[in-house]
Amino acid sequence: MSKYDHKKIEAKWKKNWEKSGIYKTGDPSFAKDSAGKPKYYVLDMFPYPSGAGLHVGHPKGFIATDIVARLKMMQGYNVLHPMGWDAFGLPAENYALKNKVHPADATAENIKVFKKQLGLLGFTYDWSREVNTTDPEYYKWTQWIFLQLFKKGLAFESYEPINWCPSCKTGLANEDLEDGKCERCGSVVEQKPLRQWVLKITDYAERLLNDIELLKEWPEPIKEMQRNWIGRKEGINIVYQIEGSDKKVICFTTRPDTNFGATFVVVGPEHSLISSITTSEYKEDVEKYVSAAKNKTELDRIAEGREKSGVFTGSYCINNLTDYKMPIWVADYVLGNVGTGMVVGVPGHDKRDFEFANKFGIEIKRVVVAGDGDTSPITKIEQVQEHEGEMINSGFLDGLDIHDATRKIMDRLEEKGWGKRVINYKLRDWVFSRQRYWGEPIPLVHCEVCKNKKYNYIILHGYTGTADQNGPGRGDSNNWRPWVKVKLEERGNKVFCPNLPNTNEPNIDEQVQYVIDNVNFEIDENTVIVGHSLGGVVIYKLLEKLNKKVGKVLLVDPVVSPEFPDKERLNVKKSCDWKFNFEKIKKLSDDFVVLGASDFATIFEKDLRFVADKLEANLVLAKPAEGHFTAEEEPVVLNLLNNTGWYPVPEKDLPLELPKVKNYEPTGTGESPLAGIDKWVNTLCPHCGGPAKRETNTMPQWAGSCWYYLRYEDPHNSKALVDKDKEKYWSPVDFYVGGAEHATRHLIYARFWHKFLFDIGAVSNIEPFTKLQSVGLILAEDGRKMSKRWNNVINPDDVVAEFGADAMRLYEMFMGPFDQACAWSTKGVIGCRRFLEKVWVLGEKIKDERLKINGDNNKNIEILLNQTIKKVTEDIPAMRFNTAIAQLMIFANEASQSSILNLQSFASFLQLLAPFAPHMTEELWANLGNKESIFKSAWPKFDPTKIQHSEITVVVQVNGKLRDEIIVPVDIAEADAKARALSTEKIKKWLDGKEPKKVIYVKGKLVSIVV
RNA sequence: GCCGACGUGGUGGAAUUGGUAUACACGCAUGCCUUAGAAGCAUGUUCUCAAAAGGAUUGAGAGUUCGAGUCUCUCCGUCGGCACCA
Repeated sequence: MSKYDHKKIEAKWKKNWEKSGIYKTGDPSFAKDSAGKPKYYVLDMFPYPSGAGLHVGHPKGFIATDIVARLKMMQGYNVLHPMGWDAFGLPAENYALKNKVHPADATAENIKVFKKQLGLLGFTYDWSREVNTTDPEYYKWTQWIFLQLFKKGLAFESYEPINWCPSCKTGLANEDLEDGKCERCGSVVEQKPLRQWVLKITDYAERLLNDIELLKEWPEPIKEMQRNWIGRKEGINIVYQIEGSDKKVICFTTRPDTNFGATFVVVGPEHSLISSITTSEYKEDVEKYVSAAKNKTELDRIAEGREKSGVFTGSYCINNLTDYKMPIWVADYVLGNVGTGMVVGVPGHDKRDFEFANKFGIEIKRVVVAGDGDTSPITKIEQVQEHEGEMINSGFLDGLDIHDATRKIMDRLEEKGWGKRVINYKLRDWVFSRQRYWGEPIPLVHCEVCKNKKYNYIILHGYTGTADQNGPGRGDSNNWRPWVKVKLEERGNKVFCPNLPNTNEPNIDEQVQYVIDNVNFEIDENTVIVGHSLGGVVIYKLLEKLNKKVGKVLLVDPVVSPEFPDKERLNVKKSCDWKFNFEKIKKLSDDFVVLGASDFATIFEKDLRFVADKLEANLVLAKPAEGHFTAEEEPVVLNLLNNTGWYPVPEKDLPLELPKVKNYEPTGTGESPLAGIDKWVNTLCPHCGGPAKRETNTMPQWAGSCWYYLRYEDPHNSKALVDKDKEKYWSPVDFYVGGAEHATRHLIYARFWHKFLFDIGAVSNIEPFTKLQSVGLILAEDGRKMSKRWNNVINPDDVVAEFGADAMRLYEMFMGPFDQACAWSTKGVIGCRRFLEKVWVLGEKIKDERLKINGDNNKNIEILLNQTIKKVTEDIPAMRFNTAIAQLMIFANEASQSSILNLQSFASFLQLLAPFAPHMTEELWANLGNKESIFKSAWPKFDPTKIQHSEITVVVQVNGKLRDEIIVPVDIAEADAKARALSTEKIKKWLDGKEPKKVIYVKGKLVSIVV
């Protein structure tokens, strides 16, 4: 009898699998054996190849996906199970700096180590599909996606103060913080004004939130974390006029119901309004307070706790509901980036406001009475009622429940023009630049000449409607046009912004002629034409008629056909013949942009797509400040006209490679180290061809991981980030396994990019990951996190060497519930090793006479096998590996003690164990005489008629306590079961001659007797 | 403060829709084997009472039920997330 030699067996089968290529994934288009098979895409969160190598915690998720992949293979699926490297970013760069190696070399070395370590565990990865985020052929497409975002106005330059880590010397996103500290190095972050690129993830906030509903197979806690992170709040912006001034204070609140109790207003110290409302008497105090607040770090604020501070500005504003004169204060408990940066103080019903008012002697009013009926004045913080009650002292709200009151007062405030309902999010836009070396270069070029070039603008309005159709005083000529005109003129541009004739009953030809007759400059390639709504039609006709090339055309929610989703517009229908020569128009500018309202409330989506398609325009969908872009200020419109001087690197020049340089130390100046490489920075403007400079910031670590799962589907495509047919076949990812710590970063970012890619037609689903599973941490044997610092790290290489990869795989799955944290136990590994040896011995006994008998199984074994097939088949996809393994152990224990074991039963058992312990089962499978891999065999099926014994034990309870057991046939009738239960000696004793009041029979389980 | 998850032997943990609590594994104990140790095998192992019979037991307490680890309420504790978020 030979011994179980894991080293020999594992080496043999690794080599064998590699040679036969059984884990190569077939693509549907060219792989013969994958045709007709259903696909299954199972994915791990790809690792960050750090310098420390893998510890035993890392592979836990990988083992799980490998087990699922092997099960699915055996169940006849075409399985995609890839692996790759997320290798850009701070950790690699900091490691490189510390060890004085180039990050590119360090990364390559780390990947080599990781790959070797993973190789030991016998995974089914198809390494021909390996991706690496630092490979130019990969990040070419990361850059490409960035450029698409840029072209849609979703990537913009900002100078807002952001989180700055003084030790890592880079700006950080909100998601990169932990308790106000840099998540990487633990330094306290500062707020630093910095030029940076920002992605407008907030444009997707609503969809990211709503579509969580679609994620039926995601863990509830992860979804809840995402909901909280997005933080949607419905409320109202209430406008208060400042006394003796034309300035206003606008306060966001979710609790307007308490507004009769508002007695003051607080402005955050960052707010630009402060200087203009502070009276001379208080100027000095306010300035002192503001500058002190600006110098406070996050840590200072935490240290101060809830102790309130603040200064009075000298100004008052009027609460329209009560005519109360509310003093306006400045205080740092109001945050500049939340809501409107100003808060209306209701000290009776908000604890923070109470503390503030109490400290500074501001009046405290009670407007809500809670269940206790107490209507006395509020003098203590414990009396502050925040979340329930009924209105008092609140005029027309009196007697209402707070929720009804909220609705009623919102209606009233809007009706009176004193407020406007708004939705606010906690989610901030994604700060996307890092002032560091080791990241994807942002593929943009800045041209001062182009930036400073002046243009002549024509801004055309649409149909203003009649009083009965659009309401009095509301019309498209009354929108953002004057605001945009002023902004453009401030920059030295000429602007022609006419009120077109007959706007109620427009005639397009007449309006076109009006423009031609009245424009006070030459229309040429230096002209930018903007048209809103029906103004779009004026542009089509104007260009057709002029037949001259212009610089740029921006169509803002343009009319394309006389049909509208909301209502009929007869006068619009009559305004022209609706025949446009788009072929001709297309040639009259190289730069068409269609800006559409993403709710498609006024212009059909199909119309927008049609015109964008015809004109080869860049279609930008955005949420207007007011429906159909009719607000006085529409920043999106201005952004699209704003000439920032930034131009995308032409797609043919991608990838824009990161130059390999000797010196890549962060500068700490707010510039990236790339800024010092003149040869790289100086380039030509893609727009005018003159000298220009490259963007030198790089992308954050999370960029490459936003879309890597798509690249696995088609890893070597040089024409697109993924081939459409392959994407359609493989996407979405069926099963995604990774750590819960990614809930509010990678998983939000990836969902954001995926939705964007869907919008531009690059992918076919709106969500990337169908089913998500989080992995629980493996702690060290001492119960702490594994860390060099504690010297408690366990290296998988050692475990594999001593006990074998199969034992390690088995143990990690047996430790406990998969998503739960659990401490490592070497004793536990030994237990799993013993189990494998037991199976090995069974395999060896095959040579023994009794096992060669191909006759009937022992009946118990037969039933146990069927139960085991059922349990393992159900438990693996549900990630209940621990109970699946327990069941396999039960079977092995029973089989070891049985005198008869059918050969076929043992083979089935090996198949069930194979996903967990692939090497050993493959060896034993071959020993049985099989020529093909066990993973090419079909997964066993159980016989439902054979999972139950013919006789079962039914327990008998008297008054809920277990008193006896009876053995009965499985199909015993209820009356018989009851009769048998009542007639046993023990039960008779417990009944003591009394008549049972009630007898309950639960089929196959128990008889419960009530006395 | 708010939101979420969880609390079962000496340990990791099992337990369909409420239906035999403690499966499986570790550890421990005793025995076999061995010069000895290790490994292996066998038996036992929730607690309590010397044993049997019995009783108690799923963080604590109450409730619903013939029956609660599982459902409801209150409290305590642990972990995770968010946080002067208006």
